[in-house]
Amino acid sequence: MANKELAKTYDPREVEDRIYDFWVKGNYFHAEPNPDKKPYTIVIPPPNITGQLHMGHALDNTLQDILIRWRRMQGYEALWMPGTDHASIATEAKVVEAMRADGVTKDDLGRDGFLERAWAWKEKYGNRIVSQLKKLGSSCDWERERFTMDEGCSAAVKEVFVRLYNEGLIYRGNRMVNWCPHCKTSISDAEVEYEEQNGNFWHLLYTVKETGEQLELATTRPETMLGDTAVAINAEDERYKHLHGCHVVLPLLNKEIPIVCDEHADMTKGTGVVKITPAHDPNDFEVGRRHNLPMVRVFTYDGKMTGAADKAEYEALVASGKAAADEPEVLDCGKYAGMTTAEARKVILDDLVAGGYLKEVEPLKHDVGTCYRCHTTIEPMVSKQWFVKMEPLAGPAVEAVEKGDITFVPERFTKNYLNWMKGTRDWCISRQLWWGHQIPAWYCAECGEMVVAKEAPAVCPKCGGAMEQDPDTLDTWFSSALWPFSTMGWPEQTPELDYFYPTDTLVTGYDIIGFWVSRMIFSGIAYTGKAPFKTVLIHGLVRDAQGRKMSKSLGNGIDPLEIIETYGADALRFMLATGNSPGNDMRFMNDKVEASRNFANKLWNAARFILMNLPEDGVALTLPDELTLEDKWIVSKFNTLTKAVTDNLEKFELGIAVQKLYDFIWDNFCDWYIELCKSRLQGENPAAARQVLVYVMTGMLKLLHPFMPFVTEEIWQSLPHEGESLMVSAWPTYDEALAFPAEEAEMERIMEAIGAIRNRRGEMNVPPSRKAHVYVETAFADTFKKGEAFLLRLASASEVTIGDAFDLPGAVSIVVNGATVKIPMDDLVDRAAETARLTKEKDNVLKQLAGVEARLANKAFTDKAPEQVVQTARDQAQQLKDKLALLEQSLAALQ
RNA sequence: GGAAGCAUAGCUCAGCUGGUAGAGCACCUGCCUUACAAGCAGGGGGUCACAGGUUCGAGCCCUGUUGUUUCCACCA
Repeated sequence: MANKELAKTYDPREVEDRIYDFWVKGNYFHAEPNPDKKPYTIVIPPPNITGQLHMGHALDNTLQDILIRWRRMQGYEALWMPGTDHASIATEAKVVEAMRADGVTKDDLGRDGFLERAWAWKEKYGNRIVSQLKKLGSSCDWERERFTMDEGCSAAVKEVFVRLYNEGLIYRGNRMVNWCPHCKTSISDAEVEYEEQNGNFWHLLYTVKETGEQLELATTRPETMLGDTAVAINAEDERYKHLHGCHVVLPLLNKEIPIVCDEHADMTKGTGVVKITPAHDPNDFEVGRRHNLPMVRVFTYDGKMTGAADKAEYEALVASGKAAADEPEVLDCGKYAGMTTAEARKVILDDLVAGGYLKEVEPLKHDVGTCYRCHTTIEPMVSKQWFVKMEPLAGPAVEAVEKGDITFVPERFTKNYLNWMKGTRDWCISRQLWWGHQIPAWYCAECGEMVVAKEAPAVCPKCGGAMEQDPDTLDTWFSSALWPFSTMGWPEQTPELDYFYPTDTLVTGYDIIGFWVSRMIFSGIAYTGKAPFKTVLIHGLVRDAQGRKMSKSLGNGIDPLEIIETYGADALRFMLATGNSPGNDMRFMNDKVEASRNFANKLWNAARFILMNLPEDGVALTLPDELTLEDKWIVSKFNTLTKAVTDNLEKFELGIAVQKLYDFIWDNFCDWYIELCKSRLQGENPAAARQVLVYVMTGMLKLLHPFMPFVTEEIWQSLPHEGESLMVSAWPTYDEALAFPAEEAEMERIMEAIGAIRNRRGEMNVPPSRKAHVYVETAFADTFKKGEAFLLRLASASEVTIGDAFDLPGAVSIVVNGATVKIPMDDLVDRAAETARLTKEKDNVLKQLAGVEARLANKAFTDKAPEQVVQTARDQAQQLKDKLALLEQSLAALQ
């Protein structure tokens, strides 16, 4: 193939889309069950269709793409299953917001009309995020793209719901839930976020009917008092023993309610008396159940005080006989009816003051639960909802992680997971939303009979009446929980499910371990019998340069697409992978992206250099038969690198792997090997050097490809190569035959000498143009003979003479391990300065030597430390002594 | 209240199973040395938060302290 000219500077904008199309056309992302290969599977954490790609996605998907590309090159049948999430509550909120701009409400459109709009939204924004993932270079199998509400995923949802219902693990009932008055839906415990707010403790006085005394109790939510159905005291509390079996009169309503004894009342807190509002407080709900207290609901579902109409509705339900046994009563709040809870609080407080029932107001900072979507204060409410019974499901999910079927990386997140799983309460899965999977339960309008089934029943099986489907939808995480297998076709036993499931690695942030990871684990085990993945790779958050969370409200978000536009996707990916260790947050800084961009350019120019040195008729893609010292050095180094990088990837140490690649490519290959090659390339026999350059470059491109797919592919295509695409070429492996430790050491001896000469020249401010005769006194004459050309070229030598001893009074002496380099530069040498510098160096050596000798003199050290460590110390001591002797000679010569 | 992370060069961070500290950026000096100024060569700069302990040896392991971030729980 003809060599292509490369531009002087790498321009990602010219390359990336073209290369991506090339991959897609080549069908390289596609995976099929293949008995000849081992599978490697990642399912994408499906991005919500509400938004666009943010830095968190960029990190998450970069890590996944690195793993999938690496495994693909290793010869695995690598499937990266892509898709998007319908994100019920978030999307519904967005669609409603968009409708408001058009002056339309949900009620105007009705369910069908609304869903039409929602699906249109999905088309538009679902496609957008997919195109953004492509910009990043994600090698997803787009033929398999899924959506949590597509037919297959929906079938899986119904299957699970019906199965769990039949097993008694899904139930419906009036329970305490977190109610968002703004979203007008229940949300799960996991979806509540606590925020610190300034509030008050209001100390109220309730009069005891039997004794007339006043009981003091405190509340942060006085408006709930209308729903009080008891006050509780602790049975052991000496202060109130005489009140057992008595009653209090509820202020404002003048209603008599009992005093009950319950462990919930803590004698050590406040006055030890607690008002009990079973319909509006999770703890009180439990107290109510223990004491069979009536539940009185005083809030409507849109956050107002209940009134006559609400009460009538409740009474009608009771009259129809369809009310559940645990249906809460509804109070007509009279003068407070229709007020928002906040308004009612003020008026009720005024009335309590007027009645003399408010003893004290105590300011208080406390955490208030808010909705994770809209941050409206959550009202705990008794409401009829669907729940998943967690206890039987959690057990096996805990066990799977405890016995190591699933490992978390880093390991510390295991504890995080186990805490969540062990402490979890029943999962409220019904949402009063339209966008989502509608609950597959139908109710008879006539007799109230309920049918749970995958298909709608024609008529009521009991009375033949018409059936109506439950209007509610499922928590969006209910379908996400099934993602690893619903995307593979479950509940059908598809070849994909058989081959690719369980998946291998799940890559996600620590922020959704509870929401998502844990639910996938118990779901996978419960429905497929297998843990859904083997390893969970946890990453942290991408923060802004000041370390703050990127958020819309702060306006400090950085758009990955802009970064890609400016610096290229490779630079962004490289930056995200570098210096990022699992589980830790990282800061986004332009400096870092710039450094990554520069690295891509460095590689690009190394390739340009090779290309301009290749002959028209190409080059053999193998190593030459005869390798020179520097060839063996770079080949051996590369061989070691291959092993190191592979090992790091196996251990999910992507940041370390990429750092090693950077160092090798920049330092070893560009700064040294290319420079070492130049003489040969310009000499008479450049063929071998060309072959080694191409060989090592090709290997580097392969190792770097998972991290920087675009630039590596583009370069690879320009260089002589075999095969269609770098991305499907074979991952390099360590080769024992290419390990040359002796030559590595030899080469490094020469490099050390070159470095020392440069150092000395630099400190004496000698310009490179001023060449000097270099004399090398050494016992390693053979080595330095091989290095002559390098000294000439890289150490500004005009001539090199190697021997045992040179009498060169006044020459600059440079001492390295195994050699003394002497440079007669009399006119340039400041003797005093030179003496000072040599003395300083001598002191330094003496100090080091003292340290090593102290260690060696320590019998405990020589006895107990491993032989290898002791030997290293001895060698070091010897080297230092040699060096010291040479330094002393040099100093003497200067006198 | 419970748990976890972080604290290393001026800044941002690496540092794998304990063997005597690294990178990028910034800074200083000298270079347009024919791949690359988005570059090359060289340099300065760190009691690894503090105090104990284990060990021949601690940035790394253990205990405590301080600062900081986060998660979970609770808050009548």
